[in-house]
Amino acid sequence: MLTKSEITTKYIIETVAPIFNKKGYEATSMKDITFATGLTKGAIYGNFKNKETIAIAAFKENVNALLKKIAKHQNQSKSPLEKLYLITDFYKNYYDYSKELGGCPILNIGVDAKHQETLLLEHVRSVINKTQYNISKLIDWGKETSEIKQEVNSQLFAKRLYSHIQGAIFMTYTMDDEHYLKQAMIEMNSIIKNEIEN
Amino acid sequence: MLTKSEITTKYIIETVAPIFNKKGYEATSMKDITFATGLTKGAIYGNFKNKETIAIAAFKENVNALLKKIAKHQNQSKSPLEKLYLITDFYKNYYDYSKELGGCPILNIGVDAKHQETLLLEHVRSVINKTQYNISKLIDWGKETSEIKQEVNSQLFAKRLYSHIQGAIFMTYTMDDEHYLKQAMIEMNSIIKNEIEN
DNA sequence: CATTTAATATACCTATCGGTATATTTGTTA
DNA sequence: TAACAAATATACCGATAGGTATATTAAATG
Repeated sequence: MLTKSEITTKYIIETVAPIFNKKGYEATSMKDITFATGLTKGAIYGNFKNKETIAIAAFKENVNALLKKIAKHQNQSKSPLEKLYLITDFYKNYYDYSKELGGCPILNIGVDAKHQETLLLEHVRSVINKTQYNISKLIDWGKETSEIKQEVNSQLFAKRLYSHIQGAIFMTYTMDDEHYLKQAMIEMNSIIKNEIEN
Repeated sequence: MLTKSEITTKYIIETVAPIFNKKGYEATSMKDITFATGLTKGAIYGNFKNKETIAIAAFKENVNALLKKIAKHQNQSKSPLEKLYLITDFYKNYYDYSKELGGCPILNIGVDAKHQETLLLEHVRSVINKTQYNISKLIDWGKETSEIKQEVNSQLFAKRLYSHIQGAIFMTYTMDDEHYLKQAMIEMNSIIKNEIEN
């Protein structure tokens, strides 16, 4: 059972997660946080050490929600190759989904944290590394099942896929034009089909 | 001849351009500006209406410097196809160059301005549109000289190229790893060679 | 050199920043 | 229900935010 403070902590994180994601660390004020939650500073600082820890918790919240959603989407198939296609399939509709989060947390917090001294950047890097690792393991698995060519460099391909996706996300967001995301995923599908599929 | 105030204005813009680019609009304070320039608020507000106009001028400064550098790099050849290759060639070394600017202004300000109400986002979009237009015109020109296949959709290709580049820039910056940028440009070169070159 | 104008500095405004000490309320247990 | 602990609210802190009115200095012009 959750204590009252644990419930409040959870509530605060879920409430402020999209705010930090949208506005960034500096631009999000304690006033934003108290206003959005309807709580006072006493309640906030009773549950968090400082603003930075709230920002980190908010980032983790957004990322976990995202990764869970992707994992669930991938469960539609048991084949590693199909799971790879399900990644591009997921990101086709990422613009709509990520609006709930206030945009892409990796992109937003990655850029925002780059020139600050918060611990946020380390968390962003960790998530990117983890995700790329998962993709590369998927490819390795596909090699074992002979769905994917043996000569494919799984780690290089993971980086390539991730870079494509993030570029398309940036363009779609900044230009408010889904074409970039849709088109990039079509392109990635044909790359998978032509370059790595057995 | 430049008036004293024009010289000061220019000096302020050049000095604060990398600061706004690094820290973003909200996180850059008037204190940062007065400290970096060694001027007082009187001098700053004597030359600019408010903080937003400084930020816009700073963004334009960074973008103009960037576009000039690319244009100069492209002058190495008179062929449209070669000029296209010179774009990818330029971005191969973009990480080092853009450190002078404090990062990529398109990426940084694009993400930063997305959820604010400043006019900055409109300026970012305008620059992206302009750049993509220039690339598409280059491809159209290549069709005329028969260096590029007639069936290539120049506007779609421009968007595709730009999206690739920005994705690689984001990844290289966030992960502090030039591999993404280098590899993406190698990939784009082979796409140009295999898909659009005549 | 005197006067006017342009440019910059100084001093100050109110509002808000992140953060904290303490008072008050709420919940739990004997 | 009395006593205690957990959780939240209130009131305040010094520092700084963006911005402005005015004083001062520098430059230009007669």
